[in-house]
Amino acid sequence: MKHVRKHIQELLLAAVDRCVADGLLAESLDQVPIEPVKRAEHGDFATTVALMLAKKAKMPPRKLAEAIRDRIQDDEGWIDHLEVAGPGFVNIRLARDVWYRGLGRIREAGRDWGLGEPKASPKFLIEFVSANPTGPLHVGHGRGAAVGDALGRILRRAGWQASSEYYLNDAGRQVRQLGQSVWVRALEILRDERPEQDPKGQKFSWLDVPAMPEDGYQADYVRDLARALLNEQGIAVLDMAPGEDLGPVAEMASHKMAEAIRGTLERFGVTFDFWVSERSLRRSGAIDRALDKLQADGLIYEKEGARWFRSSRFGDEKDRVVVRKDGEVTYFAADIAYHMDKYDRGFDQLIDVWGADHHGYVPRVKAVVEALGHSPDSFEPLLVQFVALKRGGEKVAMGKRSGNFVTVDDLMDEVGMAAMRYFFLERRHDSHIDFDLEVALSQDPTVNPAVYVQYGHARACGILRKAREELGLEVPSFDLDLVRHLDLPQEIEAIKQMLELPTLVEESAIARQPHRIVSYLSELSRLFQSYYTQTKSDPVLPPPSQREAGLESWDWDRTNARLTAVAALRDVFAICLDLLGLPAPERMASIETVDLDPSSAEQEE
RNA sequence: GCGCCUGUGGCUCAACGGAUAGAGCAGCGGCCUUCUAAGCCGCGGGUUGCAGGUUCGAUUCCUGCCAGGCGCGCCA
Repeated sequence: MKHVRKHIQELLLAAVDRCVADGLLAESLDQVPIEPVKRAEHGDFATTVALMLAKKAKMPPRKLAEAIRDRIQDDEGWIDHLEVAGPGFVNIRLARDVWYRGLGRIREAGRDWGLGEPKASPKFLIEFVSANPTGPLHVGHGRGAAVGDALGRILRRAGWQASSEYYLNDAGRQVRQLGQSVWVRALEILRDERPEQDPKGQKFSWLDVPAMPEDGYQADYVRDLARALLNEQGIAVLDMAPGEDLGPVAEMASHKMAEAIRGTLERFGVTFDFWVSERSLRRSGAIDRALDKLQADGLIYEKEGARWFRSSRFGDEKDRVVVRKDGEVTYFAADIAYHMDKYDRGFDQLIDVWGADHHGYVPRVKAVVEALGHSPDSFEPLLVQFVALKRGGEKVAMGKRSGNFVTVDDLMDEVGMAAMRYFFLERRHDSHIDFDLEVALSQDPTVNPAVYVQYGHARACGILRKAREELGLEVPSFDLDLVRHLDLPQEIEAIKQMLELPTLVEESAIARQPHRIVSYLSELSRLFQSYYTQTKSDPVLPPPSQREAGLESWDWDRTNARLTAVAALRDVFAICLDLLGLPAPERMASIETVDLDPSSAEQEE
């Protein structure tokens, strides 16, 4: 059986062609637009094709709609009813069997439902997080991680090849700054812990311990890194001096931070296909080669002792320095080499997930892409807006300066990865979000939608488990006659929605919008939960009271039909949860009943 | 000053250029002899920031204002 949508589109296209043959239209279309209809009385699908073509045809839209309607040939009996409505819509109501057959396709596909046709190109490389290894990930990075990871999952399900990558900025000024900070802290620890002895005597005095630089890293993890340094080097740190000597310290510290970041991301359910190190990029000579190439094309010049890239030639507002006066290459120069390398490795569609504060950086990278001879459209920066934390209604103060910025690990400790990912993905990436800790912390599905959607999956599993364990019923293999017993409106609606999954996945992938999956999942969960509660007097499985009274009169066909539908729902829930990187629990852990009344807490004291 | 993003019920946000702009929270009122009430049903609530334009049709596209956020380094 063909895709429902595609089949309807083909019928409509044939009708449009007949209009052409009959001289009503000058030319046909590649594709006829159809969309699911919002209001039930309008049927299942509607096409606006008559509205679009009315002008060209020099006909009133409704007239043209009628002409198209009259030329639809539905030999296989898919369509139940056609009507022209409103300004010129052709509304289409499908025969019930279309949905029943559709359910068969879903069951047949199982966990593969929604997989798109494999697409050979373009090959995507999604770069995300890429936080400097100078400190732990904060909440903003968490959102980027959730978005980048989900986008990769969605693209892959839609049929594309998509790899994920973390670019490690483990070279440059900030990493040196980290090394410096760690070294200073290490000296302070030595001084504070054994002030009575000055181990190097005249060669070194505690008075020589330098002050922490103004823009140094002050937070607590620097102290941990300093301890690690002391464990490795002991008092040899006393012999080090700012400058080249601190290279190994910076390297050690950034390496340790990178490992910590990797650990955080793993906890968060995010693993990368590739980690690319800026340091190794520098050491490999890739930057020189990249600059040479641009130089050969006349796109690099010298001015005031520095070397500049002519990004203004490609729409940037000014040229940018790639080699500083002091001879060091800039971060931008490394990024040129890095993006060139991405193309060289065979990727032809680059998605970079950046914090919104990097938007000013976009034109110069676009310029690089163009200078390298690639389409500017092959580079897509995805700017992720900031996350504001709230507790109840109150904003939680964040800021690196105050030192109390919230890390991904902190937040995971408090609310768990599932809630974080859900709320990071719930909104479009370009909208600011308020993350309410109070909501995220709740285990109550009526309060916390992240729990609610997982509960939908758990509930479907619960029914199937109960059927198996208590009644010995397995999910029956698909049988068209059997599923015709599904006649409740919610049952038909659920099948319709499940049939939309492939379209949804593809649209979500093309639009780079994971939040559409969240909306869909949330809506389908609501439908299922509502169905579940509303059919309590007429449940899928015979209730205990019925079992005692005897099961001779029980409608087993109906039960089996519903088990088929529930199994399909379970799969669709699991697929969507997986696309978002959320766990799909088979049962919900029982909630701890916490007494939130403060007066009773006092009584316990 | 220039550039990017965002303005939609009390709050947080949806809506390939489509029909009467939808959800969730919060508020109010109901529903358990039951596969998890860890749930469901109903009600009220809107000049889609403002003004123009394009279109058969604009929350969506264009222009100008207003408001908020963020950028505008030989930092990364």
